[in-house]
Amino acid sequence: MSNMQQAPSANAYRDTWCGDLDASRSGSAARVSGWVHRRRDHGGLIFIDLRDRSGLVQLVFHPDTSGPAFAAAERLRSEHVVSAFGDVVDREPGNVNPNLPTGAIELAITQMDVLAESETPPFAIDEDSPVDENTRLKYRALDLRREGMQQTMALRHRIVKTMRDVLDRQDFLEVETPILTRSTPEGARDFLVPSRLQQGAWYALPQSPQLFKQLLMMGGYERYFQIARCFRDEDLRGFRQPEFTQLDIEMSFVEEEDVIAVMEDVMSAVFAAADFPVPATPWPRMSYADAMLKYGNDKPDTRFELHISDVSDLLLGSDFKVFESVITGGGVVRAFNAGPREFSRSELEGLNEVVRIHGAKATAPIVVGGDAGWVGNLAKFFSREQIDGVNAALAAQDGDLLLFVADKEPVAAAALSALRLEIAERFELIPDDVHHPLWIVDWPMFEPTDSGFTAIHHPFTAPSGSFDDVAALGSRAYDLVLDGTEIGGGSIRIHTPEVQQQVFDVLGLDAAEAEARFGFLLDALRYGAPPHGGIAMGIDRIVAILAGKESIRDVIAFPKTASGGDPLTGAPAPVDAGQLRELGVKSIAPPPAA
RNA sequence: GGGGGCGUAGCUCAGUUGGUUAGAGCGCCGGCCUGUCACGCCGGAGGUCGCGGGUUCGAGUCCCGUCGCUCCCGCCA
Repeated sequence: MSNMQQAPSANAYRDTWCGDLDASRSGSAARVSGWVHRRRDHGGLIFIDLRDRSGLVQLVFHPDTSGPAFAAAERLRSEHVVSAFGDVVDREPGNVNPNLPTGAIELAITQMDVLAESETPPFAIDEDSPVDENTRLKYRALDLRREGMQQTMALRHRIVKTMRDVLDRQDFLEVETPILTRSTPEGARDFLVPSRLQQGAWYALPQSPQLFKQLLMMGGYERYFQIARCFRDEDLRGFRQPEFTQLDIEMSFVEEEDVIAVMEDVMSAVFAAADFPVPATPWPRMSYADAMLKYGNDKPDTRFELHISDVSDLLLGSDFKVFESVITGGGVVRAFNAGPREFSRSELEGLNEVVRIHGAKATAPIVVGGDAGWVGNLAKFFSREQIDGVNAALAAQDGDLLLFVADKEPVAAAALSALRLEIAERFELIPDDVHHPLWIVDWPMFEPTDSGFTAIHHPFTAPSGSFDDVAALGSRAYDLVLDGTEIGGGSIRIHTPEVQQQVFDVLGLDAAEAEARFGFLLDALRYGAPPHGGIAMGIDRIVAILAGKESIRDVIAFPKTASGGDPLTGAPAPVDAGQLRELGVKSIAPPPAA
């Protein structure tokens, strides 16, 4: 009945959880401890809702039977901590509270100890009133008392425990890897820690245990996992914190299918642990190219349709100069069918704002229908064949709104991706009671940059295909997407030094440089590395999605704000000059104002 | 680094075109109350309108700056 699986062992403070009391206990005595949730003082009769992690129970204080506890109860206030003893009694039928799990009984108190008093809390410990997040973080100990937070943290515990249990049953070993490690300045910015014993040298906090888990494979551990804290010194978002937790996995003598199968086992158990229906396995897969074309991004939300189509070829040779110049200039025209939507002029202008954020100039809205096939003044620029062709490609019916973006391919994709989400949110097309896992596969290995190439996943991902055409090289990577959020990513890794050096070469890392930076990995590769691969899952994101939270701050007990600060402790904060001296570190920035 | 939103009582918010003494609900404090369960009734206290500067006879309101929170772009191998 309560949140607890078993009764507490009786001691001086309690012999039962508040939430465990019910009619089966009536006639017996009970001792409970907890916080004063609410006080209802009727003068001659006082009710206290007492709260512990299991729930609430009503204490009743009667002037004739409660003794000195009655006077003490008059002085109780919200969040005082008490231990109370009394008789479990059935409530009169008219006094039963059907909204409270313990509402059939109450505890008639005969003795009470006030263990601690509370100042008036800055906000109510209930779910009824929203409270500014900064205030919640500043008084996190109070915020964590709220039922919703306790449920979320309990869900997080169940999810992590489920992950451990499933992997344990499949012979995975949990191994810890260093938090103080070496900076490998590719990818995200590192958090750095100065060394006192070797002044001028620095540790870095790990962005992930990537290289260590590969070394564990080379160490013969076969199947490794870790609930790993990772650190990235980049700007924050609702789903990004500077420190976050991954389920990190690596396996030897495996291919893509093996890792994916293990992860579907783990995540299926996670869905079940969170009381959601388990999506039937195997889970759908989509190529990176398909995702970018049909959804405009690499993490499609497939809970709703609105597929994007490339209509460049269909519209080539029209009199509409905007489209024509984009197509002949190497760009694309893409569109999706938003369905029968009515938009005012200002609402359509709002859609332009959405695409401008992503660098597109505008979206061209076209309504299907009329003699020409399209309503409005754009129709005259296109042939009947072009209009019919596009209508067919987009499965357009009379009255449907088609949204077009013409631009360079990455811009058009990003703009339409944002438009698609905007339409879905505005017209509430996203079902919130289903979860859609989706594997993204067939990734490219490299991405061209101004000065060469960069690895799309990381430089230890195994390539697929030939190095003869580096730009076209694929990688053996896979991402897991849930409801439009990337929740995990992994790959089969490089397990020979030759291939590893080939990749380093493409990235512009010559042998000497590679040796200096990743010598420890190359060494291990030279002494017999098994084919291996793995995956890392974002636990904060998984919990947030399954808990229905907009931000991972709501599923982390002590998170940071968007500027990387912690309103609770005041971190980050200046340190003593003496501490800096010991470290051989000189600050060039003035300390922040207090 | 860039763009948007927000900042008024402990909490959540209102505050008109710049105009008298800045309001509400909840909470808090005091009083009354023996069946409430978001108890009720009566009374009361509580404000650096984030901070600094400016415009003005007059600023919560307009302008500039700044700080904090937040969403987004960039960034996040």
